[in-house]
Amino acid sequence: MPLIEVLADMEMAGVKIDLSLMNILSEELGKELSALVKRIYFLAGEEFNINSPKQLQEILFQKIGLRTIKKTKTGFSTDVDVLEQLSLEHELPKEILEHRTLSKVKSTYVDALPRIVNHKTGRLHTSFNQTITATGRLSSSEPNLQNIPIRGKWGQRIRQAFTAEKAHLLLSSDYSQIELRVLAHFSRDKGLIEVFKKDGDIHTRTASELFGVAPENVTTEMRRMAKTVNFGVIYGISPFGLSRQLGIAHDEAKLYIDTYFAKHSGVRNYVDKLISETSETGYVSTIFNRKRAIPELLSTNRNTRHLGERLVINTPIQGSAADIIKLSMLNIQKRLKKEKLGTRMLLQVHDELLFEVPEKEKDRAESLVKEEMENAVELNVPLKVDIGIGRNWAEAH
DNA sequence: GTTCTCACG
DNA sequence: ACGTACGTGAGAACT
Ligand SMILES: [Mg+2]
Repeated sequence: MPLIEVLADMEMAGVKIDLSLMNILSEELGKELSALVKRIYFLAGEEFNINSPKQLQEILFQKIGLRTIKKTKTGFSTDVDVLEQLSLEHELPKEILEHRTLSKVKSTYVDALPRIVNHKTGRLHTSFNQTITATGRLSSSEPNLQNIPIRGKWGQRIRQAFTAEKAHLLLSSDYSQIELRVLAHFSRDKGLIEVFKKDGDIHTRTASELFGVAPENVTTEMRRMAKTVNFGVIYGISPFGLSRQLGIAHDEAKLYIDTYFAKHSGVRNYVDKLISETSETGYVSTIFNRKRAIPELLSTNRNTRHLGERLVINTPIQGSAADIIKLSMLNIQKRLKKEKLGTRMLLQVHDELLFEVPEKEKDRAESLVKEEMENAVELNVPLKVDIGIGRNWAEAH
């Protein structure tokens, strides 16, 4: 069965939005924003368009005289990293950051989504695109429902507005660490396989290795840094990138990376071999044989070549995770139909599926979804799926 | 139409 | 000596 049939059903089903909650959020955001605007004008000593990076640059770097941190093509960056650093020296950047967060949430989600709720269905219908990404992931557009906020107070409140139909619940199921499990599978690394077979905490385990302490003595801060290292491995890590990400010295970052690869020689060998093979073949493959050409690897430009190496590392991992969740979607849809359930698949967010479930079907749907996702494919480590159920998307997480 | 920024995995 | 984390889509400002 082609995936497009599943995607068509999902698009037609749509997801219910609580418009009155969205209205309340819009008003609250409006009030908070006007208060912020006043404080910003006072701190800047003049009125200007806060949403204009060009005007903001003049205020920060010329009028106030704060130091520039990084360049863009056309001037000096005012992105979140820059404003966070400048916050240590002046009050204004902190207020700008808050303003950015709130205006993003208001314009992109709280005000935009209600405008495109379908009049016939009363629901929001996205398009899932199959032929956009380079890795085999889906994308979602008009509206994009794969980047709905989740972090922070406003993220939670927006997800509360994604609700279930009367007498229904939302069920969210997401793969736990699927990309690192795929890496464990491809690399056959002993340490990675061991921790996933024991269902251990991968970031705590990595922290224990990097900092040379027992797992029970890993601090929150050590675990946070190890999590960044684990992400770095999936993206094709470099000392420069890791040092920037963690805000630590280049040498310290290099030490973590060297330690990681010393403890995970399986990953080291896998990555080295894959890069050299790809230099010969010109492409990488996912677990179900999706291919991506990597011409960047043969570039005469060193930066482009390094980009090629990162793509060689990342694409089979990200692409295989995409293959796996797609197969699980097909299997779930077949069973829902065959077993005549009223549960409907609504959204896919890369490692998560969202369903609308008749209240009475809750337990059956949960076990069906968990079973199909965890058994979509047999890797040399288990796949693990977490499930949450609630009246809205925030509660289901 | 391009640039910058920022939301998500 | 060089300079970046991988994959997306959308809003606002500006040209
Ligand atoms: Mg997850």
